[in-house]
Amino acid sequence: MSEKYNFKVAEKKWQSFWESQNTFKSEVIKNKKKYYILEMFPYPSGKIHMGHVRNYTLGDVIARFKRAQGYNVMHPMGWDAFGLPAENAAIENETSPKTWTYENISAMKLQLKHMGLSLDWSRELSTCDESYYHQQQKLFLRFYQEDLIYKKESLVNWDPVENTVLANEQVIDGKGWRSGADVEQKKLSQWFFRITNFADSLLSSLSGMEGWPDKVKTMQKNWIGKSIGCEIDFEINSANNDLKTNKIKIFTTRPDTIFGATFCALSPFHPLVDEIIENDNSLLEEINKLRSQKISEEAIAKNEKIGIKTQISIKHPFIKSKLLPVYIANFILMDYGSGAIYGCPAHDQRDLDFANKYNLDIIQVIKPDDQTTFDEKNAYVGNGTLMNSEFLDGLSIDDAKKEVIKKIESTKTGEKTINYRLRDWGISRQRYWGCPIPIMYREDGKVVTVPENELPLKLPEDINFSLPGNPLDNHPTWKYTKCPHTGMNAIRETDTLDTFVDSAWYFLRFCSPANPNAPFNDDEINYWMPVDQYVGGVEHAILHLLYSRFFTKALKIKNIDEPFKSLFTQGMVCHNTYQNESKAWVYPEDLEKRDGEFYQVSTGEKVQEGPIESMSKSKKNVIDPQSIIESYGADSARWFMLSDSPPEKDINWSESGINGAWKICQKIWSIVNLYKELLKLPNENEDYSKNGHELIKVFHQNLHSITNSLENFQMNVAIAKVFEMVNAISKFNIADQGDKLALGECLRILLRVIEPMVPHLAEECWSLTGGQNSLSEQAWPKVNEKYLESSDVTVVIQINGKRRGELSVEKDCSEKEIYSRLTNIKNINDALVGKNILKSIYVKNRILNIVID
RNA sequence: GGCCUCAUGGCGGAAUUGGUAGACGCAAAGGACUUAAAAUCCUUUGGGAUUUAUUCCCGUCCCGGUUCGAGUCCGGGUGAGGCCA
Repeated sequence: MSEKYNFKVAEKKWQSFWESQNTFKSEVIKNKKKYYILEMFPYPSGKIHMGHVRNYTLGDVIARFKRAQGYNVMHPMGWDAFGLPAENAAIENETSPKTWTYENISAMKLQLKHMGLSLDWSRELSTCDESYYHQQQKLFLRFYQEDLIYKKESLVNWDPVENTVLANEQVIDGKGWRSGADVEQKKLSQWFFRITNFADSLLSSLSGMEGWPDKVKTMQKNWIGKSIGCEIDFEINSANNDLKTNKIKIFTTRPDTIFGATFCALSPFHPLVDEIIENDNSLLEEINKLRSQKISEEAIAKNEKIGIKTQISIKHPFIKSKLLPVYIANFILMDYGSGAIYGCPAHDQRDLDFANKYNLDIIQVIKPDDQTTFDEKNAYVGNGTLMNSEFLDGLSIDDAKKEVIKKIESTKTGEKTINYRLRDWGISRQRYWGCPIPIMYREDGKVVTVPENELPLKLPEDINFSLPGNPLDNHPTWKYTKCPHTGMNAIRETDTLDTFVDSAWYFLRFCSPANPNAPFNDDEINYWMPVDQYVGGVEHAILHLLYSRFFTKALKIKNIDEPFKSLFTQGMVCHNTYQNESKAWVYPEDLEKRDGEFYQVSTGEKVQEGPIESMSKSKKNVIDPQSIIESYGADSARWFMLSDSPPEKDINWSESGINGAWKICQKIWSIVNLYKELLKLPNENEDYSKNGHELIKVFHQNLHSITNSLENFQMNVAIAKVFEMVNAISKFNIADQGDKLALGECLRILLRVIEPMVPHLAEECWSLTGGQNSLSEQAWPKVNEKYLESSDVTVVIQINGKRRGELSVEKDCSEKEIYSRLTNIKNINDALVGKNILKSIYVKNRILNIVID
């Protein structure tokens, strides 16, 4: 009889079949509808982890599902291959970063192939390929020419462990995102992309991106941080000082509160502060103290608010007799707004705290709309009507803002301004293993670009990691060159590009990965782009996704403004954590359970089970996908990843979960084995028996549900419906030919719908029953509407909104007809006796609610 | 501190978007097969009451509201998580 399903043989067989047949190779087919599905490409660490398994399984289900629906699917894969770990490995193992990276790539590629993913490997690329970074250098030159790249000296986040500069996004809680070291401030000359030129476009496009999760859109919106306000010039009171400057430009987002202003605060880095020091040396020490404090937004929020009172004061623009004292304060950022604010303590908590500390006036200018009370400890920041504000009295906040802006613009003492929190993107990294920047510095001080025909500017391979710092900087010859135009001596830029640059356009390169002449072909881009579905981790919600959007906009490709039509962010894979008696983390595979207690096999120590956390190497709560695939098969691993939890939520890896997946695979196999002859039965006339008809109905209802669930990324629901299909077959008894015809048809549906989830098993079953070629070439079954509708429906009877019974009636049965049958239901009859029917609500084919007194 | 999510059995989670709450899976219990175990199959499984039924009461974090009807909508609260600070 039916032997066990041998996944080892079957999975290998189908993987090589797909490869030899080029089943998943994609090309432009002009008159066929395309579908570009992309998962975030991995960093080639050498080993896939469960997060990859989940990410790529989800993407693969969509890829296979869309292929079945008749789309021309492109599903490529590549490697985010530049980056620091290769350098660390090079130092540790004395290999070159290049060798290490390419070895990792081939190891990981093999593992991905063992998952049975429907990938088009002919489009494979690595960002460290010369052919890739060659094109990236061209893009750099293009952006440079278009003035989207510039160099400036700036304070940067310096990671003292990694010896590199970090972007703001790479600083988490004041620590380096990878090293966890306290980040320091350091002044360096850096290259920047003018991403802020696109701030408004990046923000406004968000509203039209319906395929993106609101969560991610909100995060990007907050990150860009657009605020509309105005700059107002405040005249400096000339008495008591002899400054050259005669006014201070302040920035505010609440011009409506101008009459509540009681002080002015300057950033310690404001140019006027230098002038003040020149005039009055006594404040120098205190100011330097403020200047030495951390200036990140985070530090500013956490630190105690400190101000230094200066001798100067400024005149209120509308009340000339009123003077505001000027403070130098540690909570004002120089690079946001103008580096100076006025404080309105009544309506800003930070200003109120400051005013209380330094005994400054508090003037209420907003009368709350509701009864909200506020006091000296709590500023009122809600809606309201203006008061104590002369010509603004009685206006709403919005109207008052407009009125103030109008007034200051008419008197030329200020203007409306728009501010963004988004900063330009610093792309210089003091690293070897990255894309070289095609720039040189000539001995006469001029900056010269490497001519396009001299690209690629290759990374040298004879490098020395034994010296501290960047090997490119230490290289004896690489960095010395001649200006191609003048022949003058020049020194190359030894910084390389942030790896986020590499991943900001790889989805474009996938459309024409082999083109040696240009980053991409317009024709192919116009066919494939945008990516229809992008799948990846939510941890890239800001950095990678924002940069990719910026690149796409900056490249100004015809008809393509946004790169990713739909985005799906999957949850993490979690597992219990375990610690032994010495509080060391223990791998789950090193555990043994005796009498309900855990023991560590290798040491014999007793182990404490800890909370469920996302799998991480540091806590050792990881399960190696490779060993799971070897002992349960890729299909079981894929099934488990899809079942249980909705894809956007975290999933807990469990032994019983993977076991359950294994069991259902075996069950499907044995059912197909049992009935394989039936699958060969033709099905032209649908001569089903009565029971067969019922089975067919169940299948079409579930097919309908599976199709919708897959469209909506509810893989867990689709899996549940497959279970229902399998259960229905298990319970089905064959009595006659009509039963056999129905069962055969149902099995065909079953195999087709499980192919995206467990492709090897589905293919193996398909071939077992005489199917030709690949099941993946078969169309998705059509839902037959006539099976979705029953001639009989169950109508629920409610009395006063509570369920009291149900009635099986013909479809579209009238309310009158239902009433006539109610007498058959005893407890409803009883409930109605002697009562008046006040109202009756009938929803056809669903529910009848009788309201009685 | 601000913004945003979320809250359903022992557990993961369903619920056609306002119309039978708990689909499906896991776990558990009982039974069949077996010398035995594994595997497989069958049954039960939100809580409670009784007259064991086409029965009743309670039940989707808490309080209130809208509605004939609320897990779903609105207001307030509590708790958990995420992002920003």
